[in-house]
Amino acid sequence: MPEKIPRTVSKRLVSYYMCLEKLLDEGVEVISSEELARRLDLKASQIRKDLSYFGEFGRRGVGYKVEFLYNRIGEIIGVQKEWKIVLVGAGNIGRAIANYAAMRERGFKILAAFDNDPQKLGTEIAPGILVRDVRELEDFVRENNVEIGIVAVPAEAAQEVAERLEKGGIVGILNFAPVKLKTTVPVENVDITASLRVLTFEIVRRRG
Amino acid sequence: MPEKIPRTVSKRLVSYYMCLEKLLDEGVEVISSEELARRLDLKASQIRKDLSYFGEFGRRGVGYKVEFLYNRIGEIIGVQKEWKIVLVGAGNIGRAIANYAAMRERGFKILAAFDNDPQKLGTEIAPGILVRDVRELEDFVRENNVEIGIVAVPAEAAQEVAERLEKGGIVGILNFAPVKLKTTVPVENVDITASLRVLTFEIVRRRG
DNA sequence: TAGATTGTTAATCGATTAACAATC
DNA sequence: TAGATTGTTAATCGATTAACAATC
Repeated sequence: MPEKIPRTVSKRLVSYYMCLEKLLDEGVEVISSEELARRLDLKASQIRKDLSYFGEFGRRGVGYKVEFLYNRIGEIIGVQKEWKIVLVGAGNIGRAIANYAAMRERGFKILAAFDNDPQKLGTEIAPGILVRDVRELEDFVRENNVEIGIVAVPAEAAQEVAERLEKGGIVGILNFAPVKLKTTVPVENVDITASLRVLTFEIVRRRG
Repeated sequence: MPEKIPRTVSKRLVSYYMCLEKLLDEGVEVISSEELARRLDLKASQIRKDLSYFGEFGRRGVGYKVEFLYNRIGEIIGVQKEWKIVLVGAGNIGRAIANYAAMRERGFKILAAFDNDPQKLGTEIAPGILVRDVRELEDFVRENNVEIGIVAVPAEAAQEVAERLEKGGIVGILNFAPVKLKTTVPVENVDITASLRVLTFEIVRRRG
């Protein structure tokens, strides 16, 4: 794998993977970069360039075998294994994530949820997902070799949670709190309010 | 306002706005591009360049008055007014969004929720937010001058919902379904599974 | 073989950054 | 005035796209 892959390429690679998943589902067996580009609203040459970072996956004059490309990209982006996850924050967003079936189906397994609200401790936030005391977080992560932490706590608490996760040995964080976390591990941010603001900005701009 | 603003600039402008909100809260009155850059992990010259698309907001030798800049950026990105919203999909994600206080506090007002599950019709998904029949969606949007639709339905249903919203006269969509919507209005996507995949890709890459 | 489509190079385009004159 | 920091230009960097030889 090449040293540096532009973040834009990472994101597109994931979108290729998801599109191929759909194509596989539709029973499509072979696809050209042109057709894939049409589906994803990209340029065919961009797809071919992106893929060329990682190898040669197609056949000239023919295209790409959907299943083959799907599996290769899956290997590249690290899809093969089950990822062990803890969820921190058993509020509305936490509950929604815990009950999100699509995640489990794709190998993202939430082992436990954590919160500091005594009322919630011991309850099930989703089938099979118990709410534990956030004070146990670090130990739980370490003992269970948890890899990913999902941060769904209020902004004020997020940095501290991230630090506990890191101490426990987590290797990546998905962050729903509207703060920039300072960590050594990679963080992906999902910020609904920010997305809404980007949307409304686009709306007012189009209005002129 | 300039014709074309790169999407990267839009997103940063929103992040400036949110950072200034925090600074205002902290009681900071004046800030330099250097200090702002430090907080947002950017280059100071990038912030100054971004702002220069829209005007001159600072004072040489001094910096930016936080409140003034906050208000100016607010005007630019369209923060002043209340945005009328409908939520389509009263499942886990829909419920989480409906109960997300931070949205209401920032002028994003959800007028109603829509679903096709007869069991849910007439119930309150959140205080004051009633679940209506999705068949009423188009009329409701038109009659109430709803501006934004939040799509929180399964992937298969998302495109049809988007079309109904457009017919009703919506001007922007926030989409949680993992599909690329074909619309004439702007769409912002929030895709949790995709974010997780980008994260795990980054993790496997760092592992070497 | 003729037609199609890849993989890759080189050209283009756009975004970031450094540098500095303007000026508070 | 001296020091600080903006606004803006020009240089750099990186990403996208077109073009085409390779080849199925």
